[in-house]
Amino acid sequence: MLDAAAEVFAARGIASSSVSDIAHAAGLTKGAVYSNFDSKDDLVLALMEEHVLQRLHNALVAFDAADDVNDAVHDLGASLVDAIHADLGWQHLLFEYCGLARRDPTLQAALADRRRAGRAAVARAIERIAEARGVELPMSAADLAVAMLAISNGLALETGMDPDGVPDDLFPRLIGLIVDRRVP
Amino acid sequence: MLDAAAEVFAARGIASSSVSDIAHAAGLTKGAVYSNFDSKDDLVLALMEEHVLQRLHNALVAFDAADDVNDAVHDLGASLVDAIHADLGWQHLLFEYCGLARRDPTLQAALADRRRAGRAAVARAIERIAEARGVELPMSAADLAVAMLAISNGLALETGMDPDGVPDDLFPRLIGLIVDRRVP
DNA sequence: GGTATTGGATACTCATCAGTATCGGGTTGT
DNA sequence: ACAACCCGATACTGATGAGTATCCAATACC
Repeated sequence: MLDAAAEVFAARGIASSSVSDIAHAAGLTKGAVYSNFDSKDDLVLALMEEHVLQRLHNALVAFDAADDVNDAVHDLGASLVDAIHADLGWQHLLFEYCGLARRDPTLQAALADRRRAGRAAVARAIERIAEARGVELPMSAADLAVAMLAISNGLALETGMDPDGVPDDLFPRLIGLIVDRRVP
Repeated sequence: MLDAAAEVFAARGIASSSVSDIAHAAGLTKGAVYSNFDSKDDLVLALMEEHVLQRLHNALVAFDAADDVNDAVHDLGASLVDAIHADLGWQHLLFEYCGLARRDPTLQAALADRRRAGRAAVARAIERIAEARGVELPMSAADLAVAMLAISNGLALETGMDPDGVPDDLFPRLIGLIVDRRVP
């Protein structure tokens, strides 16, 4: 059900997907949706919650699983780039959700909380890498986490506007320039 | 009329603003809108076109007006940061528009064209700065332009999700790290 | 001064969609 | 085996909003 919702939302956007559409995509009807969720908003909330948790979990597991730290860095970069391209639909869902939250203080607060948690997780990962590698960071890990998320989202946005204008390797190159302070 | 539309759209979003709302914000009625525009989509298109041109124009004029190149760099950074904060509503309008374009090939193509033009303008500005200052760029001016736009948009997005999590000076610091290759 | 044109108002139509009320069939528990 | 219950289907309601048809008034033109 949530899977079907994710697909439909990604394809048509949250606002212009009807509850019936989602239900039929799952092979069911509206009644089924309303017997599982209080409202459309509730469905959207549940979906975002699930997807965000899943994503964070995947990223952190993949990160911890890598034996070598350089591998971890490489994998992290690669997985982010993959995410930008493969999961562009989801990324745009997040953008729309962000727009919705702007007009709803409750959503806004909830989103801010989750975002802070996500950023903190990324920041910890960065700190771990830096420590293991003995790299001196050019700014606080927290700010660097914000920067990395902002850059990946910003590139996804640019890719959405003009898919051919954004080179695949721009993200890792930028990260390299920011983090690696040696003169080229 | 377009001013009123911009305000309403920025406040409530494109999708959830009715044509009547916009008309009343301009002190008129729906009839007035439909005698000036073919459809709601047409109105939106006209608005975005106007706003984008205005913005690009302002940026380039401000840039050319600066006598000193360092001032230009400083001003450019400052104006971008200002834009992120003051004009956040407009920024989010762009995000929503980008989402709409994703489902409409015609819009998508038009947006891609305009975006390419905007990026090219930024790239030329960067080249001019670099040349005047004798700075060696760490990547092509075109890629750097994409990166700058992506970072400013990405930070605007993060600011929208959690206004307190994004330091004001993060943008210039990032640009500094990317462009300035001296060891600190 | 009289007629055509245009910008805007009013009052509709029509479609869509969130949400509700109610019914049935299958499952669970006793 | 029977009762309570729950999940999902069907068939509504009510509201909203894009777009249209028509009318009115002011301005422009002859």
